[in-house]
Amino acid sequence: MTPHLSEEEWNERVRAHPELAAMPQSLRDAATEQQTKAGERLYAIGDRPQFMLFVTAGELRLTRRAQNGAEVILQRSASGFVAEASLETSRYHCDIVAAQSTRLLRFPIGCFREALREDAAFQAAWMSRLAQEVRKLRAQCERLSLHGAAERIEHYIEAEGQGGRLELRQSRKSWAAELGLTHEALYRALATMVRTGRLRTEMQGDRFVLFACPRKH
Amino acid sequence: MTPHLSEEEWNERVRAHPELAAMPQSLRDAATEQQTKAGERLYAIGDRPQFMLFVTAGELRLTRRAQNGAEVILQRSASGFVAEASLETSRYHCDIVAAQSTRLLRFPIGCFREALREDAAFQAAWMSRLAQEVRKLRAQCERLSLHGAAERIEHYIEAEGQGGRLELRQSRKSWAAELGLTHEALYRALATMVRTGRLRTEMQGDRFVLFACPRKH
DNA sequence: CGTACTTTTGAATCGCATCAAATCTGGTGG
DNA sequence: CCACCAGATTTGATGCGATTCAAAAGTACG
Repeated sequence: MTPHLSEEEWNERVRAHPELAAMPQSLRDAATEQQTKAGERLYAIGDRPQFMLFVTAGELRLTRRAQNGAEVILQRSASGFVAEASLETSRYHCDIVAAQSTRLLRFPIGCFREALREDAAFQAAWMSRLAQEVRKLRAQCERLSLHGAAERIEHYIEAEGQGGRLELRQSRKSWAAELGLTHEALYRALATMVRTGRLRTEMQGDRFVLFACPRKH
Repeated sequence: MTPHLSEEEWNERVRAHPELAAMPQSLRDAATEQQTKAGERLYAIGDRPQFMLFVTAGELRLTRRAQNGAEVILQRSASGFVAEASLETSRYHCDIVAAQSTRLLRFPIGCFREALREDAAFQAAWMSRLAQEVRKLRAQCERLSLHGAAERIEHYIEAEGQGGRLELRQSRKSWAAELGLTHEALYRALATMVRTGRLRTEMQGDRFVLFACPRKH
């Protein structure tokens, strides 16, 4: 279940995930691949991080539970690293669960730290990655500070979509959790926005697609 | 208003802000110091970042305005770097304003990037800094995902305080904004929590101090 | 002493959470 | 292929809690 990869397999992964191109050879050699089933919890809060995880297919999520039992999603990744900050900590602060059947690469933490020390290009790429995550999280905080479901929806489309168009890569139900809303509130807000012309929606294949309709300031 | 610092001034700053100790000499030589008045806006959204900013006294904030005009605070720093991600971007995504009269060090971005390339220790320290910011922002997202003012307050005390004790380093009004609440809602929630024994409060000097009272699960 | 700001309380309103239930969907196994 | 099931989507009714608007009292500062 966790074999090392052949040269050819690596080339395949790199084609699909260009971020891997900056990976030094030492790390490639140390990497193993893992396949998980939907719903599986890979690591729990308090576990000692042993690997840096890179999603190549499916989706991993960082989650925590509020005391009322509701699940909070702190990060979703369908392609790329998850739990970047675990490089620096001795324990996970979140659970790591597979939202779907997921394939991922695992890089031993020690090798990862060493590669960062040794390889300047890799280091630069990693810093960019962290900075990008910081920007993304700031946007998420800004969104959650908005009152009103419609405002959060529009903010999300602007931040995560392109030119007012957003292909939703998850169920509306789990999107609701990401927006800090109940799923009922989200469904109703979407319906209202469509009815009042603030939004257009469409199914493209099995993807739900949203178009923001520009409003006068 | 922006003189270079003497050896002695540097030693003073480093004593008060140990994070500066990891700073290579080249950056120290390139740094200038700036003093701003309360309320002053140093940079606006869209400006081209020219310096990395390090607060040594007072407080800087990263802010944005929601379309309803409400101010959203994305980062507060009374000691240390602000707007870390501006190292990677060609434009500011937030305004940078002084919450109080503030003193800060300014490091030219070009020198900063070069120092990261050249100095491994500095680079490691910077990556830790970014990872720490990621964790902090995730905590903030988790907090904002909570419904209920009391839950956010308790979460904040647990995350930012020590052993259930929190010294508030800002007015309750601006704390309310950080919690994603109106100031009225915060005042009322605090009053209710004190009345029902979930919280104890106290003024120590001019600092508002909070004590969470442990509840059974 | 006056001015600006924070803290505090009050009343009315509105939006979201909550609980409930029906419909629709995709996927599984018989 | 169809019956069935789990989960997502959708609609409804109700209540609570936060927002909003308003105003008074307290506090810091020049």
